[in-house]
Amino acid sequence: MTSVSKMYVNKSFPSSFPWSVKDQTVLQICSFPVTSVSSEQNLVKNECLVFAQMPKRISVSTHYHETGMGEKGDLQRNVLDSSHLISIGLDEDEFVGTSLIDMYAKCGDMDSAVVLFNQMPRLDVASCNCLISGYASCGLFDEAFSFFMKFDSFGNKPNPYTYSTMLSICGTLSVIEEGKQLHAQVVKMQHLSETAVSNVLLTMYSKCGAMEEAESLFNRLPQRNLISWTAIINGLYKHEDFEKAMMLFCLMRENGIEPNEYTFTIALACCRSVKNLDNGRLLHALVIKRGMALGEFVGTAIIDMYSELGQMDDAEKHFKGMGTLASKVSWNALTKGLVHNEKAHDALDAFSEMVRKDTACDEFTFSIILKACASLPSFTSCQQIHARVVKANFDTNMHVGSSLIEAYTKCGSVEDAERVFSQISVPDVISWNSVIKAYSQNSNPRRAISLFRGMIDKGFRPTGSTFLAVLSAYSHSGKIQDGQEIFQSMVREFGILPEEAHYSCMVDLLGRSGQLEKALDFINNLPIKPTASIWTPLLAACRCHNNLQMAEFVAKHILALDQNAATVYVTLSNMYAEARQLVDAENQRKLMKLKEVTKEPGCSWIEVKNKIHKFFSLDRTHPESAKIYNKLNQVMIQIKDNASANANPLYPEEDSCLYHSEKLAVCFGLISLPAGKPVRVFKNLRVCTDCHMFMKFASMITERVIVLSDNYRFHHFNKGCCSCRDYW
DNA sequence: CTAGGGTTAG
Repeated sequence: MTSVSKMYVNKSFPSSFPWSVKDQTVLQICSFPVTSVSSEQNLVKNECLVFAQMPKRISVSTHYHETGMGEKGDLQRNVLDSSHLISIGLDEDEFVGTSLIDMYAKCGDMDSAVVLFNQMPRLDVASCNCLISGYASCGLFDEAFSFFMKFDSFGNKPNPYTYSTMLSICGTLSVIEEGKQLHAQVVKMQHLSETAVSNVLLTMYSKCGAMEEAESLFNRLPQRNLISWTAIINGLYKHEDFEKAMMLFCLMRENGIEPNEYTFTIALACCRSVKNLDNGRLLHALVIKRGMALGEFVGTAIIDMYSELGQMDDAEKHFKGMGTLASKVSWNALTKGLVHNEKAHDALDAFSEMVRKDTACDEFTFSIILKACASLPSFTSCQQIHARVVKANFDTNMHVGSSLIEAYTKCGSVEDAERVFSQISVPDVISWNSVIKAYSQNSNPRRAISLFRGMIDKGFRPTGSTFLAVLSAYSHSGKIQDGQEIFQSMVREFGILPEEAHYSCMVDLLGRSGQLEKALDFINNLPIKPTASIWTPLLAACRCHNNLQMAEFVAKHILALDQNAATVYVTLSNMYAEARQLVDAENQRKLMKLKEVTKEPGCSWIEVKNKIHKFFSLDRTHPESAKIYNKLNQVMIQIKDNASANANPLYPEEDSCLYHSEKLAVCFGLISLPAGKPVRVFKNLRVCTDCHMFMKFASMITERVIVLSDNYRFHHFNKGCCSCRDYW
């Protein structure tokens, strides 16, 4: 019960509580005069009543009133004092007693509920049902089952209410065998005509993944109401059968059943999932007409629908329209939309606004906002949010934990990532994947592999993503044999079907180590048609190992699949230039212009300078952006002045700055890496000793952590392998 | 007095 006390003090509700009370209502209830609070015990009991549902409160008080023990104006005060109820013997009233049992059960105090239950002079079905549903809402499912088994011993037969609760438990636990047995009993007892029972049967089957059963039951039902339709539509939605769900939604309306908020919420989610903006707008219009558009659930579903379909303006407009009706879920949906639509800074702003407005943050909030930190990436924001996470006791949550790991990984801080991992109370596969990826992407493939072993030892079943991280680790550590073995075992031992990304990882593994022919063989023998992203690592390998002939061959394949593959033109042009085939090199450049291929960002002197400027003026999270900008500017000028030795053989005049701006672009990549875009500069990065030193220097003056991305070859600091030779 | 359907995350 102390938890209820705490809850009361903090005025916030744990989401696990089985009913929802709006904050205003709570405040309203809490403001009732509580005069008889003397002992801790009373306080706790009073809280129980405060937190009980309104209707029940009224019904208890009504009984109280009807016995003539209180004046109408005094009702609230009386009802707040349950010990008083007991002292006047009302707890022996069958109905009041049952209400009290139910109240304690719903408050999570099963001990008190059981005590009261045992004190009841006469036990009817309802009291038993209250106890069962109490067990269910407290997650004590075994207790609920064993109580159900000895139902007879209390002289009662299970009624439709009992079956509803039991079936609901089966759905939650996803135990279909027990569910089917109960179904049989329900049929035998002729309770199927109770729509509440048949509805929970529908839900049970769909939660157990048995959609055929659910659908055929639905078709056979003698009576269907709105809830039956909603249950089946939701089942289809949850099983990603969106088209059918929408079809039933329409059918329902044709059958003259008017959807309510629940149904509209699911329908909107369906439109989002099938990316049908027209239907989404149609539904939006329908809910406006019915005055439901600003409701908590429907409103949030609308925000989510628009933001998922890239209509952030509509989403934000709707969010503003919701005003104070926006719940934390609405905030989360909006923030998620901003992050997904590459507006990470706006997302951070929204988050600050949310905090400023005192909206409670939950684990979803943190998960989402950490994604924004990761996409910038901004180490300072990361740390700030992390502090809030710890303060709000979410650092043990696996979702938040994994998000933190991802964010720290993007900021290059593996140490922080692993520290976060050790804090997660119950890590799951995805948490493991994240921490393995952290090491595999940040230059410690050995640690990644040992973590992978640890994960298997602990009995976790690796997923496709796990193998992606592990394969990449093997590729970077040059362990071809091990990599090939793990790829085999992924298929044979773990039965995971390799996807495109796995194949390109394998090509990278072989090609990177110089086994170009083997890599080509591998591609030619794939069970699927090779895609551009499977060919591309081979091109990078050709560049690295100076095989112009194969590069030309690979380039053809890539261009046939993706005409706009800028990397093909750039790589070929550079390779030709080095082979002193200047005409060919120039042709590649012309081709690129002709096809209007968008050049990769971060290339020329001006571009880099502008980008750095833009980044630092945007990154409001960095306390010393101006100072750093100036320092960087000085370095750039210095380099420009000293850089005549390494001219581009193709364009000796534009040369030195281009050459060194490439280095700066590299640095810039690790200084800022704005969402999605200049990461390319950084991808396929091969770093020579010079550049490595430069990167260290840049990271020092900017006081930022070095981010080593995907293809960073930390152990190959030979000049010949470096990206700084690519003159874009 | 007791039962049935909804939105957001790694």
